[in-house]
Amino acid sequence: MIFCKAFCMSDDSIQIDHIRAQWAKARPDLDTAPMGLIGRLGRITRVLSREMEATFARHGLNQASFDLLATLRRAEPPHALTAGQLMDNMMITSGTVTNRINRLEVKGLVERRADKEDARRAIVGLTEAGFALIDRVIEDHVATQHRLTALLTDTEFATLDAGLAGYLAKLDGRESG
Amino acid sequence: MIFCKAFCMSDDSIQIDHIRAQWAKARPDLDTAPMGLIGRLGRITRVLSREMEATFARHGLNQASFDLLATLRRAEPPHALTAGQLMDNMMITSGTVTNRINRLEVKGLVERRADKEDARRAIVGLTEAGFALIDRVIEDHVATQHRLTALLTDTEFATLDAGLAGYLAKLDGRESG
DNA sequence: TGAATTTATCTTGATGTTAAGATAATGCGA
DNA sequence: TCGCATTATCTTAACATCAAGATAAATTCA
Repeated sequence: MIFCKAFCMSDDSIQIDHIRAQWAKARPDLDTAPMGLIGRLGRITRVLSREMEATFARHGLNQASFDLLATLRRAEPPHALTAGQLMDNMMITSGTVTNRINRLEVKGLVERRADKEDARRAIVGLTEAGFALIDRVIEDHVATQHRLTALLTDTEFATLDAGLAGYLAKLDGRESG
Repeated sequence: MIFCKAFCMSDDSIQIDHIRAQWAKARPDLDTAPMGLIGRLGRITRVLSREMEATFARHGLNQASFDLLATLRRAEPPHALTAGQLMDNMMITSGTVTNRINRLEVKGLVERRADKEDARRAIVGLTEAGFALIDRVIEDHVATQHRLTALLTDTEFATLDAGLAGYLAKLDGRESG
C-alpha cells in the first residue's frame, strides 16, 4: 500500500478527539480545547481543498494556477494586473508570482505585456484561451463548492458562516485595529 | 518591496467579501455564497498556521517536523511507531514520511530501530533530545493556540466549535457512512 | 521448497513555496 | 544632470509534497 487513508479520509483516519485523548494521557497538564477547534478548522480545510483540487485537475490546473487565472478574470477589464498586484491579491511572495506566471505563460493561458509607463513592470493578462478556460473552470468550481456546502442546512450554514466571519474579523483586526 | 500583505494580513489585504463583489460584477450568473464560507475557512486556517509556524520556528522546527515529533510523543510508551503508522496518523504519503524521518534523524531528534519481527520495518522512536524538545514545544504550542482562540468569547468558541464538528462529521461520513 | 503475490519502505522526478539577494528601471534631491 | 534610494521583478537555494515506481522482506500456496 502506498497511500490510502489520506485519500479516503474515512472513519478510521485519526480523529481530532482521539488526538486530544492521547494528549490527555501523555500530558494531562495541558488544556487542549483550542486544539480541538483549530484542528477541526485545518481538517475541514484540507478535505475541501482536496475536492477542489480535483475540480481544477479536471481542467489541467491546480490551486495555484486557478488562483492566478481567477484573480485576473475577476479584475476589471481588460482583466490584466502587474506582478505586484497579483502578489497583493493572492498574498504570496514575489518569487511565487513569477513562478506561477511562467507556468501559465508556457501553457499559453496568460501573457506578459510591456508597460509603457514603467519598464520594470510587465502587465500580465489572460490570453483568449486563458479567458475561455477560466470561465469554464469557475463554473465547475462554484458547483463543487455548492456540493460541499450543501451538506449543511441553511441554518447551519448561516451560523457557521457568521461564526467564521466574526473570528476572521477579530484575527485580522488585532495589530492594525 | 519583497513581501508585505501576506505577513501583515492587515485590513487592506483582499477581503473575501471583496472577492465576491468582484465576481458579482464579472460573472453575475454565479452564486458565490459557498465561496464566502469556504474562503473564510481557508483564510482563518492560513492566519493560524502562520502563527503556529512561528512558534515551531522558535524551537528550530516547522509544521512538518513538529507533527512527526508530536505524533510520536503522544503515542503509547515507548513513544515509537513504524513508518506506516506515522503515514496513517499524519495522513501523508510514504515518501513524505521517509523525508520527515530523515530530517529529524540528522538532527538527532528521532532514531530508526530495527524491528526484530519484520525486517522490512524500522521502528521510529524519539531520542532523549527529541523527547525533551517536543515536551517543551508542545507547551509553547498550546499557549499559542490559547492566545489565538482567546479572541473568542466562551459562547462564540462553543458555537463555532460545534458548527465545525458538525460539518466535519458530515464531510467525513459521506461515502463510507 | 520455491515461485508468485503482498507488504513496507525508500527513491526519483516534478511541482510549489519561501527567504534572501540580484538585477534593472524609476524618481527624488542636490 | 548626477548619484542614490526606492521600487518591481526575477533568480537562487533550500525545503516540502506527491505520484509512480524500485527495492527488499514476508507470506501464500502449489
